[in-house]
Amino acid sequence: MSEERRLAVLRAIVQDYVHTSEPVGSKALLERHQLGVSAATIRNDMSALEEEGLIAAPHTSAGRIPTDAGYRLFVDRLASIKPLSAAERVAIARFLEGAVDLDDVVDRTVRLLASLTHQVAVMQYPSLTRSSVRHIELVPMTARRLMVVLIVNTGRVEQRMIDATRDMSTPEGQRLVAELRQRINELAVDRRLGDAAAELESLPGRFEPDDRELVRAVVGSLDDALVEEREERVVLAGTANLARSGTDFPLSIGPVLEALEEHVVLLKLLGTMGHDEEAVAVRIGAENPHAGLQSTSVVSTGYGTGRVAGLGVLGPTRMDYPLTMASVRAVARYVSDILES
Amino acid sequence: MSEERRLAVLRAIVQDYVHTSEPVGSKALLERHQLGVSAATIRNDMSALEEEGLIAAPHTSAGRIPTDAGYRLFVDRLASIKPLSAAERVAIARFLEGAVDLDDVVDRTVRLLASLTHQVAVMQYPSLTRSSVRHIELVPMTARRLMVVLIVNTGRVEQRMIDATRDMSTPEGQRLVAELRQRINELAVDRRLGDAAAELESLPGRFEPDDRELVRAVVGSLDDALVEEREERVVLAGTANLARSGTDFPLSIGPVLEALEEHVVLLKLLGTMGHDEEAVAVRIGAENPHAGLQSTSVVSTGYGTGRVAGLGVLGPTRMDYPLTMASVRAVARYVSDILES
DNA sequence: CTTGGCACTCGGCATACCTGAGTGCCAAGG
DNA sequence: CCTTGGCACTCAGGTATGCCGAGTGCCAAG
Repeated sequence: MSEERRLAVLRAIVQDYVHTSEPVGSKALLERHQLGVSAATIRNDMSALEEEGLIAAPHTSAGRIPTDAGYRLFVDRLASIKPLSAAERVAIARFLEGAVDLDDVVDRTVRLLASLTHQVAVMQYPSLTRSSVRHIELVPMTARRLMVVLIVNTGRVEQRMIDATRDMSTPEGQRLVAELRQRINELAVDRRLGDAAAELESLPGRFEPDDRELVRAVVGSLDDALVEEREERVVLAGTANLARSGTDFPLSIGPVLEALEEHVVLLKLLGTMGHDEEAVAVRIGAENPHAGLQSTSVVSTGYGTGRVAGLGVLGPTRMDYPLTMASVRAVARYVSDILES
Repeated sequence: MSEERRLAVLRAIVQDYVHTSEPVGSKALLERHQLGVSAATIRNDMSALEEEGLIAAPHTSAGRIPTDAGYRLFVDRLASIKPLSAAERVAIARFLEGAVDLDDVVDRTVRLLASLTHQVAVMQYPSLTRSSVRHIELVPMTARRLMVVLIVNTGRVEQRMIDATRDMSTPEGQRLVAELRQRINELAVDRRLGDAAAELESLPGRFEPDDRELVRAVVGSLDDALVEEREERVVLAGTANLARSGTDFPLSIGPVLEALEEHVVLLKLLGTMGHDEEAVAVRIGAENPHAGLQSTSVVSTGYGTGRVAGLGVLGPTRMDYPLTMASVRAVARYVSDILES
């Protein structure tokens, strides 16, 4: 009973099951794969695999389906990421190059990934831990309302509205705003988001007591925006694909949809996948921390400079891992290219 | 066979069916409602209602369920929008007031509406047809890349990156950018989006031939942003609620999810609901233009100044219309208040 | 270790049957 | 003319039953 053949059997089971979504029996394997042994032998191997917890039978007289551990082993040792065809790659590049701004890049990316994999695509906005302040603009909206706009070097923009304690339509008011704008930019531009917040701390002290309240309000809202900006956002597409893969979810897709709506959950998910290297990370079924996602798998990778932001795909554990991994990797590469250009 | 009683029967059927989600028969009506007549009489009335196409029987020996037309009549003539309780209204106000910026207002609103109605909430970003340019900022990112930022008086911000044909790190380059910034703002600030775009047309001609290409690029991207900004965006929440109301969708929730993902569809939907007045508009089942939404109803209303943007709820035709309408109306009012303050 | 043979299991399908909710209709009563 | 009780009829859905076949496990021989 060679170890090698047993793994070949596991591979065959995974492939068949992914393909047909029905438990696969020894006979079916015999027909669809050239294993060179008889059904009885395969049965023995399957017994052993079941013993090891890699496959399981839904009930006595049925074929076997892979367990989470089975998929895990498949992904780690048996699957090769099949590269996409040239045509597919061209199509990806074409589609992503049409984007007009960052939002559009993100939007197109998730849609693309969803349609490539027929699953739910998830993408974090480019991470900003190492991003810096590009410019800060103060725009008086009315005499007593001021908009603070923070522009980050990655192209993201955050805005806040504040109620001013001073009338800014007067000449002194305008002068104050102008000075504040200049000072703020001197202190913050080109600094990392966290550092900028620290620098701004001292600012109110350098203004006349009468002006300090306004300055404090502005600095406060900037602080807020800087923090918000560090909290990443997430975008998704392809939720309809969940409905398509109907029977794949034991109970209902409800919990999954719920989890998807909690962007915090998704951020945490992507954040803990650990894709520091260039590799594609996979989390299978119960490996997943979130309760609602126990019967789903996540395939993700980092992208962008330093790969600090993540992007990936979420679907039933019964998914075509090689294909999904290839798609995720390819899309991540193209997006990285585009963002860095 | 009084017309009046027949409508009372219809009302009772709708209420019961919404409540139990099971076809309702004459006997059940007799028990749960004080109609003052016997089952046989109710049966006669139900016959008549079926004749009129207001209710239908899923099969011979089952009770009746309302048809789209039945719901329509119910909504138009039989339902009174029951106002929310004081406690509910306080909760709504509290929750919405915690918002820090426009994005947050929108986000909170949809979530709130989804959880109030247990359905899918949809909200258009405040419409900008009558909004105007507040400020335009040009930010050099590198020597040859310039970011154009458009700030609209509603608080929305749109940004575009352009590749400059001239080096902007030189003194002349900086001067050019500064002049361009000033000129653009002179022309565009306080104008409506459409008008601003028109004004900017003439700008390239007023610069030196050498500078025109850059000016044209900037104006072009602004044009783009102005148009984009007029195209509204849409945000939704509560898709998981679709899964909960399982049997309510004849086939699957797939098509519905698909439609929800096509934001263009949703915009069109909200756009064609015609909520000019302060009323709540309802579209029931097949009244709906989009194929994937034939078994859903949409309850929406306008909000904000002039009620040009819409917000609403989407769910199975079997929904609690009075409650939903009340929630939509109440939330719209609070959001309007907040946005106008 | 492999293989063919064989007994065994059990989910799923088809069939049959029964029950009860619900209807439609009718004839009698107000 | 409307209302009402009575009654026959229909039919979806649940339960009981039996059969079939895919699939397994085990064993003895190669």
